[in-house]
Amino acid sequence: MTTILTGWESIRAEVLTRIRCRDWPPGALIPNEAALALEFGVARATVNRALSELARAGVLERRRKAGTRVAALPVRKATLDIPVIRAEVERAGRKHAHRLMMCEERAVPASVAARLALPPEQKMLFLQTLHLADGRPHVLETRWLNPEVLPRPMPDFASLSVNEWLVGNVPFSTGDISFAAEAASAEEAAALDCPVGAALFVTERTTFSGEAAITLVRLAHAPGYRMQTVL
Amino acid sequence: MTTILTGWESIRAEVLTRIRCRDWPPGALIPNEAALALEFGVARATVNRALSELARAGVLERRRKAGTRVAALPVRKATLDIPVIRAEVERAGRKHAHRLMMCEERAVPASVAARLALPPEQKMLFLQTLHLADGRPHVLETRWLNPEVLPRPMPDFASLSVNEWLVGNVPFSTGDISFAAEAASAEEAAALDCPVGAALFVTERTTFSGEAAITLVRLAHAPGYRMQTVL
DNA sequence: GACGGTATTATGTCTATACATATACTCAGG
DNA sequence: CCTGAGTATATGTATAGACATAATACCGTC
Repeated sequence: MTTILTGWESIRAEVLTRIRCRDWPPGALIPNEAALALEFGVARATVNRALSELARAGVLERRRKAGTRVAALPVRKATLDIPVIRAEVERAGRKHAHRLMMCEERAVPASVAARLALPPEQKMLFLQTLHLADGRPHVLETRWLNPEVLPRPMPDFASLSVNEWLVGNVPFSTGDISFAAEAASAEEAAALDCPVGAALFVTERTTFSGEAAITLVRLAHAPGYRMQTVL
Repeated sequence: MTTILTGWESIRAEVLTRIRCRDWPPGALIPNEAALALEFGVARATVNRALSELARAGVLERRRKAGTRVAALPVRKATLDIPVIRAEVERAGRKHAHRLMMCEERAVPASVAARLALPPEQKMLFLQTLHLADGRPHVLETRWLNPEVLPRPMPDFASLSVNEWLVGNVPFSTGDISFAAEAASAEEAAALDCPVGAALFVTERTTFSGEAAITLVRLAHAPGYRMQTVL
């Protein structure tokens, strides 16, 4: 049974099939690129593309000279989109609005300073924004902004969302993101119109421009929020 | 100032720099591959590799004939690892154990049947497993397994974790995963040794082998759990 | 047997060229 | 003005060939 294999996606599919049906069981070494290229009748570069793709997905493990083997413990990798809130809301066909609830300079708490690698008594801009979807509370955004790295003039954040201004005006290089479930504080409950202690989906992001901390933001999603992606 | 540009990673870095410093502002059309290849003195394929990477990362948007433009609203993409629980616990330097609390055949609730595209009165294997880290409750795993697609003999799930048996013995093709925050039910609270109503980080996965549903699993993490990744 | 240098080998990348494919644009005909 | 066919163009993919790089395997020396 010889299927016509043309294109790296077919190769990827065929390799995946062989893995799934235990032709090549977990941990096993598979033939090298040259051999597969010969078998499938394609160039080695094409096989390389397919196998690299599978390695990136966590299905294969590749090492120079050692060859390619099927991942023993398949650490599945899921990619999730971190959209701008406005875009996310509007893509769901709902109307987005936001309300700036607070904007002032403050000394940062120690925990925040530590995560941003800043001196303890650093002053930062503290902003709190409530995002609405169809007029109902959707996300409470709590943000610390490092004023020293920001270009002037700064806009009026009451009309332009902080995040959207940032992505358009401040270069950034790295950062990290984390997800957790937390009980709603009194303040959050009031803003999001939910009971105190309700389970909130919380994401926290830090972003840096090189060494300089730009911002730490905490998004508390109203109850019912769900983050989803395909595997 | 002409930097030596060799290798697609350098090209990617240079393009990123130009975007970050607003040489190519958000939404702007950038030169086409041929032009960039000429400018950088590399083959078009090399430029293609670099730009494709950036497109995959969500920094660029590319369309045939229309060209390549800087993403206006940069939908950041984060890739997260979905490890096997045992591996995750052990990587944190803790001791993993699991306790099978229930294993029986049951008719599935309508909601489960719907998500797995199965007939409503389908019978499935229902398993509940408590994962422990250093002897303390870590994750409560609630799983529906489609017995029709499983190879026999099935092992004793009291000693071998369901998930680890599955990844090693059942081919699978697609699936999806979702994350949410939910309040602990009485049952979950008892198992995880936390108050009823505590905020739990919950992940739900469905997996399919072609058209056939394999399993739906719900992981309720003990309070304090945090999922993290770099951007 | 332990150690260090060298050969071998599989993957990683680059190049030049060619063709495929999607799609924006143009232009003729209604 | 609108529509549909055709064309031009930027990206997507494939190819053969070459060299780079990492890491194992081997071998000779001590």
